[in-house]
Amino acid sequence: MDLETDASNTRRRGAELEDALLDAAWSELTEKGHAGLTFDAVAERARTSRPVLYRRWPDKETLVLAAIRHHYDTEPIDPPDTGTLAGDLRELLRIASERRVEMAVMLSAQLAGLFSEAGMSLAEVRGRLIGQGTVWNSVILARAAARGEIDLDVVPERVQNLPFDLMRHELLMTNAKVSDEFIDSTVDGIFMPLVQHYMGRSSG
Amino acid sequence: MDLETDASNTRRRGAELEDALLDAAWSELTEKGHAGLTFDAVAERARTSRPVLYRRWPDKETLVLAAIRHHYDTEPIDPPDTGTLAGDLRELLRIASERRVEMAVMLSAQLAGLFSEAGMSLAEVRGRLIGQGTVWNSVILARAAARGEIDLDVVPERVQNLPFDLMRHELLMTNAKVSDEFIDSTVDGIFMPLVQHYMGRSSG
DNA sequence: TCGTTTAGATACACGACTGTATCTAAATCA
DNA sequence: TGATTTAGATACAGTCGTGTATCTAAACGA
Repeated sequence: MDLETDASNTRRRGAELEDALLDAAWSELTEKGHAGLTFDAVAERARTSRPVLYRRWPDKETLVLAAIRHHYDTEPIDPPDTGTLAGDLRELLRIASERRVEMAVMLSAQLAGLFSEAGMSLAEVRGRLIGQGTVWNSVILARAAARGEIDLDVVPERVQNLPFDLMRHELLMTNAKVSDEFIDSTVDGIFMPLVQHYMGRSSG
Repeated sequence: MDLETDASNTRRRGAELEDALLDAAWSELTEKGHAGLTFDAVAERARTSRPVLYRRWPDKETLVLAAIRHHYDTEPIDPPDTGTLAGDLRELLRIASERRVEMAVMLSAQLAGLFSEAGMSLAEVRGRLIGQGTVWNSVILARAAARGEIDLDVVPERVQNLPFDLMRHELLMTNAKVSDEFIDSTVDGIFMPLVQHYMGRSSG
């Protein structure tokens, strides 16, 4: 319905066109899901025709992967820096909540067999797409470690990832923005007590 | 390919036929996912024809919902009773891991818009289908409370559900059976420490 | 045993999407 | 400015699934 940006009537080419195509594909993905995405709809949304798409991506799978990659390149997430681990966590969880559609997109692609055909699990895809060494939560954890709030050698990795795992789970289950109570109880009621437990309760 | 049970050549009717149809639908769901399920394939798998299906379920949505419901009715889960909370938890997580396909089915249905069209989140559907008051984990928690291992008024609900939330998350992310290490670290490294924390460390 | 129900086979019209071919005209570059 | 590239429009054949109609014979009930 609402066509993408650029209402000019000049003919687009190269990178400009490709961006518009991938943006349109991403929008279709978030709105219709992987199963509901068609070359037809993407072309129409980008105000062009199917051949233009087929010249670049031979099938749905490559198009979807390109669209996901393009989205993450275009809209990077930068980790917050509030001064405390708990504060950073709360903020990061809030950001994740805002961008929850992305999770749904990945998941629907996963369940549609897109990744499993390539023998990849969602976790692996996530690692491939997002975590090129620099994952957001590792940034805020490293800062907290530098401040002496947490010892990353003592607190198990499972615990370090816990807030994000729980957030991801919540997003998948509720399909909606998470509440502040959820974020608070995750940080203050689950994560921090565990950190204290592993840090020997000395910092409390 | 492999047709369902009952290789007789008599013509099925009533409940017997309906069971076969829903079984076939469930199998298709687990193998092809919601998006990949067709009346055609279900009919063939049940060794019958499409009209037989259409006479009962007008569209894919009702068929899928009926198949899910039927599956849970036919294959109930009974909570383990090992004598300790940690033992029960480990066992229940193991069972959940075995039956992980069900989670994928629900999720793919969710993301295909089946439930969201009805305005329901996965959590609500899960509650509707599974938890008619008697949820498995509440059973083992209640037993543990009776033994004095845990005080359900003191340990927050979020924490009580934590092992299952984490298991569900793990299943969705990895698409595979979880490892024993995962189960152990969930129970011994996360859940039990939190229980101790909320129980005031008095039971340690 | 006869009548009613209904399973199962087959056929058909229809729609949505795919993937390619063909043509035009706009953008770009030498 | 003229040649080359390529966007965008259109058309078409082919596939797959839907939903319904029609017919037959099997199962069942009185």
